[in-house]
Amino acid sequence: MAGRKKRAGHEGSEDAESTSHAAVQLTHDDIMQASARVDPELRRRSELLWEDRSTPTRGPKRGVTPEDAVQAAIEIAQENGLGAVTMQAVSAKIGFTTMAIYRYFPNKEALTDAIVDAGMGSPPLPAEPRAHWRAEVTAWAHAKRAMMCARPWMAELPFVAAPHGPNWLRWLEAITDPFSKTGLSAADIGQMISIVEGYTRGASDTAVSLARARTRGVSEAEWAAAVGADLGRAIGDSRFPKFAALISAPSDGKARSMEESFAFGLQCVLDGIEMYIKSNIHASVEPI
Amino acid sequence: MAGRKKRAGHEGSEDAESTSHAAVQLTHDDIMQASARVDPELRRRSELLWEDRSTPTRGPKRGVTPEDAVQAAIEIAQENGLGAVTMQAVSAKIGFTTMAIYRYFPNKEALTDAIVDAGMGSPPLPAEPRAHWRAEVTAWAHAKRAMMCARPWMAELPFVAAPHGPNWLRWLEAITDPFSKTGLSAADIGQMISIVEGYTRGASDTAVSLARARTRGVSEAEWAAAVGADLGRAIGDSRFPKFAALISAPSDGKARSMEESFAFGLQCVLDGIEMYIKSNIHASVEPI
DNA sequence: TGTATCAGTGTATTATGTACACAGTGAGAG
DNA sequence: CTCTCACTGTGTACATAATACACTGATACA
Repeated sequence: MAGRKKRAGHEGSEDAESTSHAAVQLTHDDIMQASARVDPELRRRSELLWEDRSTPTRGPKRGVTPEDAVQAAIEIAQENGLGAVTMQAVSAKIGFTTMAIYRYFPNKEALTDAIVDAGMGSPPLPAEPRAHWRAEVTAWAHAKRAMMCARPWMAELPFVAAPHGPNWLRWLEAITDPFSKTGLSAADIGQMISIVEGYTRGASDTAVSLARARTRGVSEAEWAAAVGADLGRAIGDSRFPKFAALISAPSDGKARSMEESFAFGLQCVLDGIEMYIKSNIHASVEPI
Repeated sequence: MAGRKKRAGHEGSEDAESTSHAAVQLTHDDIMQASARVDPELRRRSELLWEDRSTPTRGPKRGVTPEDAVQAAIEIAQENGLGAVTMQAVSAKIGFTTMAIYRYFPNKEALTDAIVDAGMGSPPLPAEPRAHWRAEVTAWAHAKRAMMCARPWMAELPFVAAPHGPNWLRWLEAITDPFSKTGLSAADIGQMISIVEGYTRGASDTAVSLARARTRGVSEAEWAAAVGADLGRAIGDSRFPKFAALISAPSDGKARSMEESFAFGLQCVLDGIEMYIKSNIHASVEPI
């Protein structure tokens, strides 16, 4: 925004260009101002995430870059889970004493936000030439699932914990793109995105549980049988007859792998979306 | 563990009836044994959650019940968020000094597991006479969303954090029931449940963000405009053209409320599921 | 009636986030 | 060319929170 030369500075003194709008088409500033009213804390975290992290000219050179610190934190999370990511551990990993990390991130929350966005990486580039929206969305969902599975510590964070950083927006851009070819309205596209995201996140978390179990040496079949360990309590309990039957049912010959399950569920979800798109095709809502 | 007479008792000394099985149909013990191999820690937490919490006969009477403690913790979470639920705060709320809470729960994790299950409550009873599966699943999803929205602190926990307690199983039973009328295989039903759950959870979390903002005095329209505060950064950034267009698009006259959005998205999801059910109807998979 | 068992208390320890002041560094101002 | 001050990493200190442990007192049952 206005005077962001280096290190941020987002409020005040930039109303000039935004107040001239008729307020139907929202501008960046409209939204940023609304968001400050909505949740100032989230906004501050967002700012930190988008700040220019380039080193100032004065003073001693930094021993490492902020990206190094983020990388160190991610490695710790990768090896020992999110719980092992302490300020001391990260500082130690980059070769400093505890407090040094605060020269890179003002608090732990900022560091966590940063590793989430960095860990997410960029979505894979869509194939050229562009495929049907459905193929692209399918590819996106599989890519996101793969990303989440490769970073199991992400599942340890609450769903809505982090603000959206550049990488997260890249992922959003990547799924908005195919949907914007469908002729749906903006509101509808937003809805479809949240459906696909929700499904993908849920399925990824399940897969992460499996992966966690895997590292302790059980087969996928065993895990599938245990259905998340504690669900088995339903069996023999008269309060849960249907669910007990569900998890104790003999698997038919065509049992699916986790990957196949994901693909299958995604098909269902996209079938529903496609059905809406087709029914909507003559609805004359202006596409974005 | 073996001789746990009151306080639960799910493992040893009951192999007699289970080992006689041909191991195709899974028994409770099969699954509990598998689950111990899969994730001993989760199993221990699950045990704590299912333990009989009745007071032992010897010694002084307890000042409060474990349920009182759980209730106190839930009230704290309700008022000040999950972060305010500390062992000291809960102990103080029930009128004890810090350490007393450990007479009720061995550690904080156990307390958290307990408030999650207790906070979930029982799902509403299905209407009699039983409706079409789709109507029941729709009712279930709305009920679950309402429950999550009424307990915003639940969204502060990771998706897969807690083991499944009695109430959670009640919810699962309640959604398994309608699906088991569809003629789908057990594996398919499990898939459909996770689709509906994932969608509901995701949508609920979004709604919770809104509710949180609401308490700070912004209108739904404002929040909708801000789309989660930081997303607005996409606008004006050439890397995110489609997404920027999406969130800055003028809302057509028929803007949906959050509630309507949820219902609409659910329709899409259920359309996809229904399509599969119909295509599957002659597939001769034995229903459970 | 004695005693093992259990409830709540008080104190101490540990882990972790973070405030603050200090010493050294080096680019730019004079 | 040197002085200055923004900035870096360090060391110390403190607050919060989980939780171990030992103690006092209560009470059902042998």
